[in-house]
Amino acid sequence: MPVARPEPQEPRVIAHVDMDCFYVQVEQRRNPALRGQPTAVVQYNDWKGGGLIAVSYEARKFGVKRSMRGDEAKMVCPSINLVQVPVARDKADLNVYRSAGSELVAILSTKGKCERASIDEVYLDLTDAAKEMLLESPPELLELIFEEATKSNILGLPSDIGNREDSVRAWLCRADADYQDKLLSCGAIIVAQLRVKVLEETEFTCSAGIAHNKMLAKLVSGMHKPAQQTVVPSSAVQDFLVSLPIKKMKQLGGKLGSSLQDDLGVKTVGDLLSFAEEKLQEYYGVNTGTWLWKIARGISGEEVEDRLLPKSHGCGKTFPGPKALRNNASVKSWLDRLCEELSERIQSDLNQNKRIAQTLTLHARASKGNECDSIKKFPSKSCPLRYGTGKIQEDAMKLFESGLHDFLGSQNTKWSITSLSVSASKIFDIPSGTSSILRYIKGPNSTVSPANLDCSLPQDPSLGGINQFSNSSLTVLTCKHASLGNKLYITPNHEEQCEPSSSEKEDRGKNSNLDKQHQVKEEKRMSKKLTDVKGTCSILKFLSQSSPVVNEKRKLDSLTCSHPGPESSSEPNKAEEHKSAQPFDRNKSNPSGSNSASSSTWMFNVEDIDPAVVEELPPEIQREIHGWIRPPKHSSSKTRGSTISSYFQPAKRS
DNA sequence: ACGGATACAACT
DNA sequence: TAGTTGTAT
Repeated sequence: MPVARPEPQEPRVIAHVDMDCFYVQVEQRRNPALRGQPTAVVQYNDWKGGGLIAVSYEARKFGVKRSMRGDEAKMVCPSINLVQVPVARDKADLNVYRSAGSELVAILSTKGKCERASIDEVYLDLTDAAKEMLLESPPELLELIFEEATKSNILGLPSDIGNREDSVRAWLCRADADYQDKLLSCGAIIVAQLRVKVLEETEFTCSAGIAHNKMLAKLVSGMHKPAQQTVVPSSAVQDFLVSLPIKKMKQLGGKLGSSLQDDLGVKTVGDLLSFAEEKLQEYYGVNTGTWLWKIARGISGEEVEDRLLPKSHGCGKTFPGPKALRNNASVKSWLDRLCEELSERIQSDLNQNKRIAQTLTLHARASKGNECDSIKKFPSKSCPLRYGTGKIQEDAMKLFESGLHDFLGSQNTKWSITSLSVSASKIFDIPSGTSSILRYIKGPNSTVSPANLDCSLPQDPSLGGINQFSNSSLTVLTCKHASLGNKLYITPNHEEQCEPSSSEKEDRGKNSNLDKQHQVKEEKRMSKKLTDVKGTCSILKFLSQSSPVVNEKRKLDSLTCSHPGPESSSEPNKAEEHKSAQPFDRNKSNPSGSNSASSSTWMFNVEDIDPAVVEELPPEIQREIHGWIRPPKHSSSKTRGSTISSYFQPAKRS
């Protein structure tokens, strides 16, 4: 399952920053009396004192562990403070921790590429920042090194001689270091500064690892905790890895790691070195084999993604033993609560981040009253996500019923649900030029509520998604999103001007490729055709002249919104008020947007665009329209060798 | 009566 | 694709 990535040959500086017992720190900030005390965060305390999900370092000294029960923790550490996770809608509510997590990201994303790896962890690619520092103020010339940096742990640095901080300082500044190490030194200093900043601005401490790739950075970020950082010079990698227990490696903490141990007798990463890449591939498949071979040598090409927000939202709850849900009504009532929370969360994601989730998925765990049967899994089900709490609840219940149907098959036995969860995924940024559409849909100062557009659940789930097409004159948004309707939004970028802008001319000049040039030229020609003079988009005419099929075209300005928003009831002239209060004005709603002037957006029903019409269009545009309707698939080359299942059954040697 | 609630990636 | 499985915290 893990896959090796091609690695850049240029040395990178990667950091992994990890909060120390994060939830505890959040609670300690809320209640400073807890600072320095043995403390743990528990969720639900009615059964055995609740389950621990974070433990302070003071409490760890007593042997308190994550995954212990509150009662057990009290046994080994009677003085422990147990703080409960907030509860909303009868379930754990992690929002305080989520927002604390975004505080960090906000600070940590200032020095380079930043990837939110979890609620309390980020990866940073500090290569550029480190290079810059090396040019402007190389540590070797610095008379004073940032103090926190001198507290770093440098892997492979002899720790028994003299003052530790002095030797770290010496390492960081040593003039005879190779280029890679110098970059790491700069990285260490930058990370130290960031960590201090985090502490100053959030009161949270964190630990970090600094290395040439993600794997190594992550591996050591937790090595010296709390509130410390560790650097991995490449010279230290081999020694560090040889003795490292295989299961400590990321991705090898589970079955794959066990298989390595039990089937191949690999106890440490060093033991892996004796296996040829081909051998590993025979056992675990091409991808995993190569990956294993590389990580044993400290090689990992995985890039730090530039992503500050989560890729999905989910919420769920377990119903252990006697709490299991045994009828539709109780499932519905829990599902409703879960969906309510999910709806709130995607709604605020939409409002704050202008992102839309496309897919709703339901997961459940179930068992049959008839326990003799093999433990069949409750299938997960998904469908296009429609915004609005009511819709989500409705759809989730349908998904559940469908799942239950599959689960039960023809049997008519009793069932019980031991866990339920709903999640929203396939989240897309709404292109900036489109924000005005949402602006229109929502009333002034109200929350966005595309849910109020009346649409039924589309039957074909493959038609889900939002795509943007943009050339110099048009921005097109296809929205096959159920809640927004299957729509095509077309916004001329600049209506007056059909001549290429100066920057575009420049681009064209640089373009040596004849094909490209032709393409651009063609595009300009079409721009003229598609964009007309008096503020009307002639693609409308164009399409409607070609075929009468396009019947749902309306200029958004004059669109009367029959359901303006959740706050306004269905008084008929509310829509008019709304309209005049909030005219569709791109400049107002999107001042920093790339689009100029007084563009207006036109809306089509995607399904109303007849394929025959599309065929009449010039090939360039045709291709693009096909792209709108169904985005071009990035062909994923299937490279599957022997199968993963080989590690469930020890591979047979030939 | 499973550590619970989330999240992510790769595979089929 | 949708659904499954594994992994991590």
